[in-house]
Amino acid sequence: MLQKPRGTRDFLPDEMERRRLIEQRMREAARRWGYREVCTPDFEHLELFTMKSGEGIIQEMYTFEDKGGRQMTLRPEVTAAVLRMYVNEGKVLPKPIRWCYIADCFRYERPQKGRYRQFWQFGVELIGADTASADAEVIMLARDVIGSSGATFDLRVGHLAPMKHLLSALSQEDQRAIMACLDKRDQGALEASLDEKDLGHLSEPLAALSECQTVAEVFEIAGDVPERARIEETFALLDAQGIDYQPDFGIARGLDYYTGMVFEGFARNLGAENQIVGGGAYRLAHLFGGDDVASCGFAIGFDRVMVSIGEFPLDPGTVVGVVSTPEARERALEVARAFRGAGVRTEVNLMQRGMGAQIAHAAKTADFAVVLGKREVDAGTVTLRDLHSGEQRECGLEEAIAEVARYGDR
RNA sequence: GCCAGGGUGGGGUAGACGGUUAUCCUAAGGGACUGUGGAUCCCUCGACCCGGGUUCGAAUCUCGGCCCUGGCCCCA
Repeated sequence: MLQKPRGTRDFLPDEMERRRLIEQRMREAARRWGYREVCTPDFEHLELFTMKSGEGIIQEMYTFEDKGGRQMTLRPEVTAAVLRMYVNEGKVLPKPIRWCYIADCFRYERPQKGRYRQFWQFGVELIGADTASADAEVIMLARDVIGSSGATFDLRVGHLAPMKHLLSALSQEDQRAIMACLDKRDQGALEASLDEKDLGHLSEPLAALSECQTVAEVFEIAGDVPERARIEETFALLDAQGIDYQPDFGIARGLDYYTGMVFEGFARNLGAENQIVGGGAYRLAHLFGGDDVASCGFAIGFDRVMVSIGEFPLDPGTVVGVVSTPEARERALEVARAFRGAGVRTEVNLMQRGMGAQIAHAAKTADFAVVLGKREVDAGTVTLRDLHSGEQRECGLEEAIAEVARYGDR
């Protein structure tokens, strides 16, 4: 038997309906903030992602050579593509640009709980607004979007400047190594790395920075960094709106392109892979030949949100099953068309079943049976049977449709 | 790439000291029932993940692979 590729999933109708419902709620949440949906190609030039994240990620991607000999890859994330799109065709749009997307991404990694080789991300990019208000908007929007799904999570907000300030005397390479340890919260590796570079004196302030409970404490440790006003303003905006978050200046995100504010969100009921959102302020457009525009965004792990909220009941809507004798088959199609025209989900019999078997089947899958036989065809009527109560009556088609519609409004 | 535990009809399972035709539930299709219900009864369909080895004989023992679950690494 042929199996689906490792780390991929099939979605049956029930699950697909749940996913579409949650997607729609997320889109709607973003729309209310003015974020409009965009779509980029499923595959891109490999270069787009190596320019952003380095050559090392090639082994984690689904890369291939196309028939023209071009090095291509299935997208491992969406931000780079959206910024490429901005450079290609978004430059002249009025700023700020507010875009959102939901897209599947591909990474060649070992699957585990909440991690698949094909997975979906819902994200936003806010381009061209380099302000505390922009930082705060993106964080509040992330809350709104995830909240719309019903998932709960812990939000942590930080800023890279204080940490970078502490590490300012170090080379880029050393900074990167230290921040990698901080990102992993690996105290042992951090100490070893600092000792090795004869930077033991940084151990205590770096640890203290990660422990800060308030923004004020941050500057006692890191000093009066130039970004101080911006940071204070961002956090003040969040506080004023009553946003529930934890300051965390130990977030390093291990990323080269984040420039300022960074944030992460974690679900409590997932396994080892419990981060459901990550984002921050960054600059990428200049890498792709555009202006050095400030941007801010986030990406939500849609599949993790779905795992986190679990199964929930669906409303299938009212279903009508049309039951007919062979001589009423054509009338059955007319009647079904009329119900569908009124917006009702209507299924006709396709099997060679007797009336009893048809009704038995309808009783399992529908709310109403519309029974059509010689009698109804001759009289120009339908028999409408309520499959929940067992009551039935013969009436005109329009009357039957009206009753079914009323049931849907109950 | 690494570690642990798994893999028996569509779903859930029994069988494991190697030995008849692999158990049961459920779902699905048909019939009893050619104008009316989910019940009942009957019938049908349908599985030992793949490949090598040991053996007279393997679902069972063994080796390798694939896949699943969780964890490590990684996480743009």
